[in-house]
Amino acid sequence: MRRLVQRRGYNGFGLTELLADAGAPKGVLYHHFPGGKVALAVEAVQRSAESTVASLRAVLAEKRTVKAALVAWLEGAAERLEKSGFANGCPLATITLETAATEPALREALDAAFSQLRAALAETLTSEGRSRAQAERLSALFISAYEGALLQARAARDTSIVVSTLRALEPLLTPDPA
Amino acid sequence: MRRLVQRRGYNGFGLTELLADAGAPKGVLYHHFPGGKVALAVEAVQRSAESTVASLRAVLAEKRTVKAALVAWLEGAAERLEKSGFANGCPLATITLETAATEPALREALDAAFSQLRAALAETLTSEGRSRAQAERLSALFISAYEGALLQARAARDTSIVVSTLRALEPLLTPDPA
DNA sequence: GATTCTATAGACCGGTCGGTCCAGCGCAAG
DNA sequence: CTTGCGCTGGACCGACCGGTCTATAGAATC
Repeated sequence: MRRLVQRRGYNGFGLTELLADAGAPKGVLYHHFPGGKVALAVEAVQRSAESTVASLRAVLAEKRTVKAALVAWLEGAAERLEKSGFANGCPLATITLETAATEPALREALDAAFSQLRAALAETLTSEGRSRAQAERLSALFISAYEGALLQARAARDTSIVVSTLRALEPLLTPDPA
Repeated sequence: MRRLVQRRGYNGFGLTELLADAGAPKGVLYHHFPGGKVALAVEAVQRSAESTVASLRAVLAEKRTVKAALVAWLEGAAERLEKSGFANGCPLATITLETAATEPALREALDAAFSQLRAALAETLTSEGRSRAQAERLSALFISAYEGALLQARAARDTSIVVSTLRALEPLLTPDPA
């Protein structure tokens, strides 16, 4: 599921293909997910959000500074993208753009996902001494830059745009300035 | 075409619906676009890129500082998004995430589109006294932030994330600092 | 062992997909 | 007026879409 969405988007694959991959027949899916494809995607979004938040928290805990952590996190994402031949993008971003206007349940799950991501980052930023307002603004910027940079990298089949984005962002990530 | 992609993505609508909207039969489409849906989308991407670059250039020419121009540009995009009920997003971003891995011709057109956008911005940034390298980095960041912020705004059905992103970005947009 | 119920398997549904093809309309050349 | 042809209109194609439904396998209860 995750891989299919990453590569081709929510509307880019069919349930038949998904189930064939998983070796499961349709009856199973509609037994566990009476809501069909949308319900399945909601679950996938929640799982994806959890693992993304977890990986962000992990790198924030591992690195000494927020700046080092965020650089490592975004560079890691770019590296994984490149290693997949620029096929495996962020599933949250893709589903958002495809379905935000047509599937309210999915849109809400995506909103929650991005909120969690921003909140996790903002939390650490405040612990580094920033005001809550500043931490929230910077989190918004960083997550925006993260998604936008990876998006452009996919179009270009080149991660240098991610590196450029990160270099421009670095002055804001050092703890002492405004 | 543009509106359909903005709302539902490349895979979210069918040619039958598109042609019904336009009041044209299929024969016409395949006469003018033998490449089918992909060729049609390539053309749409090029048009969209042109008009986006033009709107960026216009606001850069109109405002006294780059900072004022970029704030106005992104806030304008957020306002249009909100006015459409958060339905009309950036078509370039959506098509990129859906098709970058599967449609090389489309991916190249999208790469060109983002490159033009970054180049137009970088050009003005150098004319404001920045080095070429700095201008390119800041362009990369701004376009990334632009796409990422609008994406999150669609998920949230709320433009405040765009405002936050912009506030965090402002220190980098004033001409004098590093 | 008989009964009950949940979970699985997959055939099947109408609808829509992107794409093809041909009949014929209408204009331009002679 | 006739001919030729570029363009248009839309029926039609096989494939696949998301979703439904029935038969039954298998575990749990008594």
